[in-house]
Amino acid sequence: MEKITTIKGIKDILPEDAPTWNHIESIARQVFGSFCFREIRVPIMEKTELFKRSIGETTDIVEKEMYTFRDRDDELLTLRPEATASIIRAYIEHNMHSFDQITKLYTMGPMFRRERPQKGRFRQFHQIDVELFGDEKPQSDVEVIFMLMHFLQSTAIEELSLEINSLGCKTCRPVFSQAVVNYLRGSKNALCPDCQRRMSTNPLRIFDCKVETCNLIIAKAPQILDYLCPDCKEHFAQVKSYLTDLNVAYGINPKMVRGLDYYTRTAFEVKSGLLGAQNALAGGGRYDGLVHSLGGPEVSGIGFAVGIERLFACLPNNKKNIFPTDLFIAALGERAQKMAFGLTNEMRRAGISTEKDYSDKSLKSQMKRADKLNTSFTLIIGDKEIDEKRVELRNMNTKTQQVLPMNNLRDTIIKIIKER
RNA sequence: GUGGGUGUAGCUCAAAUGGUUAGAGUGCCGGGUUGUGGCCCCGGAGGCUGAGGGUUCAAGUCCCUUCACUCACCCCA
Repeated sequence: MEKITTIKGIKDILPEDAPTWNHIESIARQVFGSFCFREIRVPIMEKTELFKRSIGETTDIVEKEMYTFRDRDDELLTLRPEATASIIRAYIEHNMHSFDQITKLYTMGPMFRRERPQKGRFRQFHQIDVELFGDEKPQSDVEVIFMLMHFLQSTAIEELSLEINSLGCKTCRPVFSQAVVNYLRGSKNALCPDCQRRMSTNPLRIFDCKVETCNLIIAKAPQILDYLCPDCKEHFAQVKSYLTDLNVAYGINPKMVRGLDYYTRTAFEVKSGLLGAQNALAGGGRYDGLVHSLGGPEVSGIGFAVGIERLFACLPNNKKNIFPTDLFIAALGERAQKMAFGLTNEMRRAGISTEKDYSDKSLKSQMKRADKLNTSFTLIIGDKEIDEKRVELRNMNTKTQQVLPMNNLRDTIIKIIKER
């Protein structure tokens, strides 16, 4: 029979890794909670229209990376490629702005993009996503960035670098964009084919092209930071100032342009040298017109997403987790098996993690298995012990054994294990 | 969608110029101890060499096709 495998670019999270995932997620909940963000759980499927309107019709994500299908009633549905759109939809749908001017939300879960997989990039991947609505002050940019850095540091990852930029707003960005196109027009033929195409689709993308000749040309191009309008310039200056006040180290990357259409003003990325080509493990920015354009009130927003797989890859010792087991019950003989089966399940009901072997193997085999399961104690029950109304409890770490009376055995063992 | 790399045991990898029955380590199972784990020793199971075709007396090895994985481009977390 041919084996059925996972879909390309989609991976299992194995038992040895699941505890680390849980750990990352619980740190996120704890950190975000202390910044007064609240968890929301949104569906992984939405109407296709939502993503088209938020992310942008002409972005790569919408044009060629979405998992879209026609439902039985002909409605077009899409597996979410990111979470921001869903959160905004929920924010609008449930009129959250009417409860408080400021709404702070986070969510986490799988996202889907049909890309060619590579290191740090998958077709199903997981993000932790944070959004803050209703405040356009630079402090909210900094609150979100500070929280992100604090979260990442709390997971003990190292070699982080924060880069920030300002992308301007709807008044100053088009001016800049046009200036870049004007500058490049003369040397268009010297650009790589990709960049020639970008000149009409997304000229700002040329800034992070990796082809050397493009780099030389773009190096002397106008810089967004010189084109910011007075308001954007002031906003960016304050963001930098507050970051410095909070001792958040950052670099300014005037060439950082983010791929989703909706970003305005502050954009930021956290990179790690441990990741390979896909070196951004978190990214985000401000999106001041987006909520309104999705049918909501005129509120600004800012948020970020952390790639959990990428964060996981940066963790210092992501060694395999071996679960400890409290108790293994080794039984020898028919009467002992029967009694051990009952006792095993009684121990489990008392919250003691307990395992036993149902096949009638040698004591040596059962001990080996107990060892492999990283057991603290092994209880040995044979028919002999039943006759003598006493059992032996072995401490696997100290290699010492004690004899326990059969009556009230359950409570005796619980007491010993809890006192350990 | 485009390019490069790699496919041999559960896992990590060997097998000179094509040449007999494809090996090792590790893991797994069992034994050494008739009822005691890790260390040590011994034994065992486990492979259509990714798949299909071709060249040859002979293919894991050479050629073609295809698939999978992987890295990179594009793009993004």
